[in-house]
Amino acid sequence: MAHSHQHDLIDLRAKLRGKDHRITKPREEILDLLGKEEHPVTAKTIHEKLSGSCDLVTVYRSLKMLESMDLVKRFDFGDNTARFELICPNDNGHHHHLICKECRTVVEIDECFDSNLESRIAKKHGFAEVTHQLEFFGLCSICQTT
Amino acid sequence: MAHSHQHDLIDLRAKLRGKDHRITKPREEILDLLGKEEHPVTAKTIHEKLSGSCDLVTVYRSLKMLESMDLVKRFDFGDNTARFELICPNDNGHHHHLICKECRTVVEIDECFDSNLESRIAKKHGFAEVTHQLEFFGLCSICQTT
DNA sequence: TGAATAAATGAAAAAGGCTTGCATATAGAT
DNA sequence: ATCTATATGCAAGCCTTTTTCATTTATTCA
Repeated sequence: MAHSHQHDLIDLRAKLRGKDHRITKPREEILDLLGKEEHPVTAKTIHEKLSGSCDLVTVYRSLKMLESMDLVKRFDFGDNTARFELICPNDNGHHHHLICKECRTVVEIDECFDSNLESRIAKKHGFAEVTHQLEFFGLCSICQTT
Repeated sequence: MAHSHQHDLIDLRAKLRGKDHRITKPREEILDLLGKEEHPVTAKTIHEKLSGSCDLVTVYRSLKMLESMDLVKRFDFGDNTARFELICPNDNGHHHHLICKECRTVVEIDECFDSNLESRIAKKHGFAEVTHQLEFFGLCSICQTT
């Protein structure tokens, strides 16, 4: 689902204010682009889609910064390449993916396990601020037949 | 929990037989070492612990091969470095970890969510052979106070 | 036991993702 | 408009992982 650039910018300005962080063209463009993506994208993909409007290094730096501000979330699809997604206010950035091992098709999953599991695990081992990373892998309907 | 080297070797020979795959010293050593590890280890760590008894490239190649034979499982703890663990017949290689974001301490987790969730997701999107990767991240009791 | 041969290894090099250092450019404050 | 701290571009580098190719080794079979 696409997001409103307007809304993001308001969010961004609000969040950056007083943090000695600036709203720059690359950051706006990256947020704008992420708002249009349906699935997590790599830094390289972002750079390509921005067609050299800024350096790849700036993409990495911006993503790291946006991640630290909780505007963007990092995902790992098991191919040694980080993917990033705009945090959507609806699900608070918490959702998972189903990825085809063969063709790498990605499906968004809104379901998750009962949160009791997480708190039980946290308590049992004395951990705090426990979160999780969960991704599903399988063969999509097309790749099953091939 | 440590595993029996003997058992692994029997397993290995059985699995490799007829696949045009050979039992070599590096592969034996790597399996042996993995059998003694409590947590997933990186290729680099394996290479260091084998103290140059074989090349790092061979470690990577062996791990990839052992993974493809379902003797070893790959994990991702979110630091751009793959970690490997011997698949234990008990849990069929299926278990998760709780990792401290601060000190990187690892705790093995035997609990998991109800398998219905997975089959429901598979069915809903027409996927087959669905598995999942699940890791928990948080602050361990020591790092909470620091 | 001793070739034959297919697969595995080592060494060097390279690929790929990501980070760092430093000079320059720019956002935001005054 | 100016000033200052922050961000950017570029080059270089780091780290993990892969590739290439010549050499070595495990297994087969005579």
